[in-house]
Amino acid sequence: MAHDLVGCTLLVDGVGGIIVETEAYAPDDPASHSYNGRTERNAVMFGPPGRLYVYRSYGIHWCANVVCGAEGVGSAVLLRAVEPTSGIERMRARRGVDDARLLAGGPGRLTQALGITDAHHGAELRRPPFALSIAERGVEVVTSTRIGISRAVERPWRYTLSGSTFVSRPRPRA
DNA sequence: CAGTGGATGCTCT
DNA sequence: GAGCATCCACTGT
Repeated sequence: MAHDLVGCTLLVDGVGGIIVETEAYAPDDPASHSYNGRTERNAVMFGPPGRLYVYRSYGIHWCANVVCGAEGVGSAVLLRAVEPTSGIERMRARRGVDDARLLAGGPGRLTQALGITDAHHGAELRRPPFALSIAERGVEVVTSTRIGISRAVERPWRYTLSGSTFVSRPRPRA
């Protein structure tokens, strides 16, 4: 799912663009919020797929995941970067910056640019205000290690659109 | 560029 | 009470 979401277009109330970076988080994955089982915070991860799991990061930002896998499994895909294509001025206003690469490059920036908050926690992506459209065929995806985690750092579960300058960090850190 | 540290809230031990 | 799936401003090259 993390691989296949790269190249898809995600809009929230008409604002968004092409998903260029994702990360996978699995049930047997020490870096995953679901690793230690179901809690109040992560319950949505264990629910039906296609919903949004939103959590607060470092006390400041919102991060958004697409719940995937069968109900009860507890896996999700973190949305890490979007290449802006629609509602760019709206994103600039929300973010307070001009540079398109800084509008939604990074999980915290992405939610701010698209207006995703805990109000969307548990929301179904197939219903308004969300619109998720399938990627064109032939999308080239690059795999690397995940960013900003301290456990299971070696798992190559970061997926980026090949050659994109809109990813949160152009080069994976060694 | 690369590296550092502060802001900040909440979850889980 | 530790530890974050982060971002920004600031420093020094």
